[in-house]
Amino acid sequence: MPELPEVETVARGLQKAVAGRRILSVRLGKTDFIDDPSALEQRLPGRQIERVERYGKFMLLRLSARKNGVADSENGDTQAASLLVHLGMTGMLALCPAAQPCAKHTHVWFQLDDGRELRYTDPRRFGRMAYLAGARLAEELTQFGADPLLVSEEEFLSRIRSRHAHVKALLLDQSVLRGVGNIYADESLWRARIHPARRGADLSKKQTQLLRRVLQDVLRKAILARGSSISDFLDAEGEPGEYQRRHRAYGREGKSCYRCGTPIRRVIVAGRSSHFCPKCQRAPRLRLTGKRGRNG
DNA sequence: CTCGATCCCTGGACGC
DNA sequence: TGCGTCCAGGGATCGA
Repeated sequence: MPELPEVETVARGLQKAVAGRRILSVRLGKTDFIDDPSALEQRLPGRQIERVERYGKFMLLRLSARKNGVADSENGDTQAASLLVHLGMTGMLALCPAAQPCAKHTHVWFQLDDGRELRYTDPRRFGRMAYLAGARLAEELTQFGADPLLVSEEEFLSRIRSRHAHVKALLLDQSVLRGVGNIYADESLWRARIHPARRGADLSKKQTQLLRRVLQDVLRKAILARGSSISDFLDAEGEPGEYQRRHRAYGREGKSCYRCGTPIRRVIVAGRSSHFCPKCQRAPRLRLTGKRGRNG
């Protein structure tokens, strides 16, 4: 499941492999995950992929202005434009020779000027693809929160401690931090010894500072390991990541906590499976609700 | 505004 | 063997 480290890994691989290549044509299969399919077919051919960047869980293929064909300023042909790609749960963007047989669930083919094809494959189609230019691109990007690797301590503290939502929900909220998903949320909470159902506003300053440090450390180490391959994540070269071997909480329900040996538990928080050590990560005190709770 | 619930989608695991 | 059921989860949407 591609989160920040996995998307970073794919983006770096594509930057090496396709930066400078020109898109000759686009072929589409199923298009229900594409914002405006005809924009891809009409606006991409003739453009060069100048570079590939990560933005949260998105990949941004930065495109040159159009060199051939009639420029159309209203559609961004003469200004900075990008193809946004979100891999969702099962998306994969990889380069292959044009003659190579297509994998199942391939939905987009980009023919490049060196005879290769960039193909998008996504069985569940939870991904997203959009061609955006100019102000619409800028507008799209501003709705996301801080990059967790770049966020200052001051900003992180204010983004977490001003909120009453569960800290797990805040970590997953892309308008708070862009790029964190379920795996790295659970991994960082385990390392910071914070229960996923704690409220952002109830965390101490020190706990929140620690959370930022371990989150950044986990993400950096996961990038070095080329991401986590749980079920089917493969990078742009078709290689799995290695970070799943270092998971301490995610996917370890019933197994011993690496710190204290207590079995790891799994509960649903913010609608997502949340793995934690019930001894190291103490549950928050029950809130008064007007009804008398069992704990009085 | 804030937050939780629901739904989308398919493959894989599991039970009978 | 084969069928049915459940589950995984990022994010859009809706309602409280």
